[in-house]
Amino acid sequence: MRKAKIHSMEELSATIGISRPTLSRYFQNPESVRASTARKISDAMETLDYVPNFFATRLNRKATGMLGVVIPHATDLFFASLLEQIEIVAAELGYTVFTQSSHGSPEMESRAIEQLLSMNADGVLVAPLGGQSRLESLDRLRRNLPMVLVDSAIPGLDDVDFVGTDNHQSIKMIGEYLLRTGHAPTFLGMPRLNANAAAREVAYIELMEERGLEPVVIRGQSVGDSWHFEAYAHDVMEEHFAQGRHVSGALLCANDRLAIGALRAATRFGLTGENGLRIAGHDDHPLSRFMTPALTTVAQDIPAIAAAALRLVTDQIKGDAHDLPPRRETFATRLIIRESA
Amino acid sequence: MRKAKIHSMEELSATIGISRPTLSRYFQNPESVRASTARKISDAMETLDYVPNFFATRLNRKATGMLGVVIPHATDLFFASLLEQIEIVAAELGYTVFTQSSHGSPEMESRAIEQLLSMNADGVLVAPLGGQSRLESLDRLRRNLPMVLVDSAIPGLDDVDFVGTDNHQSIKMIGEYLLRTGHAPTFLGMPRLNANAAAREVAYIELMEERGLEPVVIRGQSVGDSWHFEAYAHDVMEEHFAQGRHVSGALLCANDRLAIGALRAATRFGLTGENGLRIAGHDDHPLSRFMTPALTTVAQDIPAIAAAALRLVTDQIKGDAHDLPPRRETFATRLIIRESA
DNA sequence: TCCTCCCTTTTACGCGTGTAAAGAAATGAA
DNA sequence: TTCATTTCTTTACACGCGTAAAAGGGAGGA
Repeated sequence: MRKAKIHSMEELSATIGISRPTLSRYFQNPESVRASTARKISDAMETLDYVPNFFATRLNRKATGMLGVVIPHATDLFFASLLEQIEIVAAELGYTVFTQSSHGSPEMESRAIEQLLSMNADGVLVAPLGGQSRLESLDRLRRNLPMVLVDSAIPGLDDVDFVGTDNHQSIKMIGEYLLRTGHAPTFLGMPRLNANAAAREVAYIELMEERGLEPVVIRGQSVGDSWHFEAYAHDVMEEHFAQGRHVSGALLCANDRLAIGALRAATRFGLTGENGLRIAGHDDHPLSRFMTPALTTVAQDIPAIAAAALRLVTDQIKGDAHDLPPRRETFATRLIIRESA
Repeated sequence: MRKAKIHSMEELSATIGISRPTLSRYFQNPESVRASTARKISDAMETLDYVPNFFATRLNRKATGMLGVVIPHATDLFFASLLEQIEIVAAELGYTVFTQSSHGSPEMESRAIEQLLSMNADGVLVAPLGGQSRLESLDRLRRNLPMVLVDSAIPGLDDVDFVGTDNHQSIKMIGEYLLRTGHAPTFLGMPRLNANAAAREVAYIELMEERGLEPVVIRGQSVGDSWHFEAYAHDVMEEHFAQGRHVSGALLCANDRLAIGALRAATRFGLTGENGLRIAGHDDHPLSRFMTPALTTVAQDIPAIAAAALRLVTDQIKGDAHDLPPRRETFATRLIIRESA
């Protein structure tokens, strides 16, 4: 049962009596050799323990078959879900994806970008940290590899393809829903401002002004560069609630993780009952439907975003034309009415 | 501002007038060349756009400096948190980590393992799917690379280092807490049986029998190989509650994601008030404290697990002795009493 | 000024595989 | 059996860099 270990294709060639170039072709595509030969090889492989060296195979190819993905945080289920979709589509296209998480740190993000550059990935999908991202790193990446920004655009880096959600549409949709059902929402923004944070806040303000209403934006102390959205929202809202502010009407949160934190605070203050404070989120976090009350929110079209992102990179890869005008694809969200608002 | 692009070290050598071997040494360790030379190189690099090719650098080295990590699901916050810790520690040790998610599928898990084998990673950390994992794949990996199983052991693959949580301790601790505070818990198990699922159930049964109590285990219809624990638990419990079963006393869930689903079902049936059904989980999921009621649970020591896993692989890597007896490190959990039980 | 020591350059080979070109062998049909 | 065609083998070079050995150069001390 213990198979003999073979370390190189050369060695394999010697032991099974088939020339190395033929083996090379076989491993790239078994059908590129005669059926009888392919059989002979695969039979021999049953007895032997050999895998072509990944590095060596990519070294002398025009394309490495690798796709880099950078996300800000692996522990945010939105990005984890996005990554999952990307990996699935990429696998179908035959790409090996190399994922790097920035862990919320600009240094790590830059390191990740260096990694992908040095690996000569065929293309890169970047969900950037946002405002804290180092522009030079991203710009360098853009100049050297096919690249697509996902989820959040970067002000100042405009000539890059972008795929994300139409924040204007989504905020307007849920905002109008809240208005329609009786309340002008207050807005709870994200602690750190990436492009989405800004865009959603702007969309909210525009909606309110359009209706001749006074926009009210809650912005708490940004505790360091914390990605602990739930805790942030909880603490911010707890302070407000304790002072009797924002205890009724509707609260529109920039994302579900904030909403979950806010919901918790509201519940503790007994604010979420019938005719109580209404809370809405954004993103349709996987756990939102399990909250009490279940969270009303808007769902981003993650599969569509992932598919589009891959379509755009592969276009760049095939076209090899870096001088195309930058494309921008945004997707509409779906309103999900549950109990919280 | 647009830097000239250099494609190889050879080319770099020609343009800045420093020999390639010296450059090679510089990039591996800038202090291995004379200070004046290092300065000369780094000055030149300011103007040029060059990164050593990752594949080429690893090709002719004894160690690749890569660590492979396989997790069952990137969208499970427990594994995402574990991965985060692993990446942080690995980065400190100078390893480049290559993460692959199995997406809950044995085929993907095997593919991931093939990838890591072909990349000749220095070592691999595997959080296996569990019962569905292909033993041949894992066994092949074990024979060829330093490897450590994390989180869940694999029956039939005993001669491998393992790092995880002491399920016996954790279940006993939270079970005794429930008993001490007045209720003999019913147990809600995971739908798919990996080693943890089995171990926790066994621990529960042992605890109950120890006390002379009748163990009651709820096991629902395993809907395919669903990793949607919350939905599974919700549906299973909803059916029970609708029939008036398990509506009081205490429910001990095999993990927090199940508990979240159960909690939701219980709340909808109005079971979670004062003197109502008590629900406890396992793992201290990041959102557990934000549930209503906040979830009582036990916290796994994720940083300790990550650190231990890396210690064990690096030991194997350094020692290069595959014939050490397998080591097994389990960590105790911490009881976290909140509102739900 | 000369010599020693240290760092650098030169030269060369190796890592494991891709790939091209030319000749040899095997296949299939007539 | 013969020929045309496909497929394989042989040979060679390439990818980008690690690394060893020998020779060259510069700085510092006497």
